[in-house]
Amino acid sequence: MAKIKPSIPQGTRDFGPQVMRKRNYIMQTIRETFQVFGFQPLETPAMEQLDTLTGKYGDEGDQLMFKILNNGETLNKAATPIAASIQENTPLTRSVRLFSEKALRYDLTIPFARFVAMNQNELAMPFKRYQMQPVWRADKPQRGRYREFYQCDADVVGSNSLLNEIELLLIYDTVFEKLGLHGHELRVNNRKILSGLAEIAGRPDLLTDITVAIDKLDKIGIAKVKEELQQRGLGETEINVIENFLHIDGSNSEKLAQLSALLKNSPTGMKGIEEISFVLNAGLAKFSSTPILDVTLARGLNYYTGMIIEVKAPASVAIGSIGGGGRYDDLTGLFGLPGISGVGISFGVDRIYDVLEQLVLFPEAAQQSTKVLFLHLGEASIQTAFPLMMQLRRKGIPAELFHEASKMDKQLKYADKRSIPYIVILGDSELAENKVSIKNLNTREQQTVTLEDFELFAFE
RNA sequence: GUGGUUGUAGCUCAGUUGGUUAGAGCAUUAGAUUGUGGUUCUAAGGGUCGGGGGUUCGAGCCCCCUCAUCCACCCCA
Repeated sequence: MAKIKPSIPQGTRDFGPQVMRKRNYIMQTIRETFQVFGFQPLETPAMEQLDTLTGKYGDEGDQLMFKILNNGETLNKAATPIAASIQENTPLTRSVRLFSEKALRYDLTIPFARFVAMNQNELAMPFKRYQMQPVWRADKPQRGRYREFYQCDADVVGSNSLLNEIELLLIYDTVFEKLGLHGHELRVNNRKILSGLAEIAGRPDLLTDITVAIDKLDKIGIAKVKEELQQRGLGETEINVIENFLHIDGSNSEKLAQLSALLKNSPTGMKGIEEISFVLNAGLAKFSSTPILDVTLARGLNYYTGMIIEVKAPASVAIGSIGGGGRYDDLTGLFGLPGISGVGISFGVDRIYDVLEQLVLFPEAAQQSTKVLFLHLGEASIQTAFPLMMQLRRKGIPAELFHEASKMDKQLKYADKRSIPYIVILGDSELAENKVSIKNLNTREQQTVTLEDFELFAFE
């Protein structure tokens, strides 16, 4: 067999043991939190029918979708009409379908909507689910951007209650509290406020252009935003209205008062203000990091219709957004189940990883694997060692036995390399006395104890 | 999709205006060491110099094509 240079596809990653342990720590923290908030687990297949996904993410989304090549007979059958159309020089409509009928999932939201539509009669509404799985995009990879990455989503469908918004904000607050993160910001806004702004400015038709432009405010500054608005077709007086809006500042209640004055003639805008002030002022729970009203928060996804949320990493790490979400109406309408409103959030695991790494917030426990290594010092030694090792494992202490009777030097080097803190030595002298030697490799202290004391020994 | 960067040992990288048999560190394996590691020393293995073509007496180095990679933009998570 020819030797090939091993490699992995562009934009994909291996996660080695040390990285996986830290990733698991993040994912477990998120999962536990989802569960205590009453969310239920869901997994959907890596691939979906092509029809389920196409047209849901815009033209660009269709381009970035990984399509799966049909196999065997199906592909062979496709060859005939393709050959015919080439010969007759006629365009082959829906040619993609002949090659591919499936695609890798592009996000978790559409498969979730599909699942809800398929199982509408069995599900207890409102349906609260969480889902943590990889998604794939045929994007050109670059820093912090991959072709395969994980999304961790929690959504509630079938309820218009704003209590859901509050609960989701509390999930963020709880997770980041548990991860020991401080200095992050929970920013909220409401799409209806932005709609109201477009109305007041006299350009409800350009809502998307307006949101795209003001979303860039903290990146490019007010002058450039105005420039962009002009390029997108807004007049001077219209831009002035938006500029006034962008200058809204102060505490949450001050901002709400200014908004009310500005948007008083827009029923949609006033509805948005009402919603957001309920969410911010309900006073049902204490936040360790109080949500901040940010009227310039827009978020690109234009299916949002109510509250929008974004979590910003602490300013000290310059990583930006580590999560986001919002409310969307009629998500399942495309699958024949209209009138179902949903609200959801998403955690950016890769970025949270980078934040915790930079701030050195991973606990020691998330980084350790095996705690105790039993040295292999010959047949007689392992006869005693093996049951003792199993005893530790039953107590939940990760333990292993060296695989062969190598030189002690080599076994110790293995322990060192694996960062195993304790070794257990059962050599001829220990066996003769019915004792066990335990060495702490960090402190280099060694003690010899009886079998009874070994049972009580705390490996910490 | 647009622009740029870099491809030399398992990894990180040297390699002069083109000149004999392409180097170093780390890692691996073995030994110095018959029950105590992280240090040190010695030795060994490991390369189609990303691939193809061209210029030349001669190419890791120059030219063309191609593939991969990373970075920035667009967009997004």
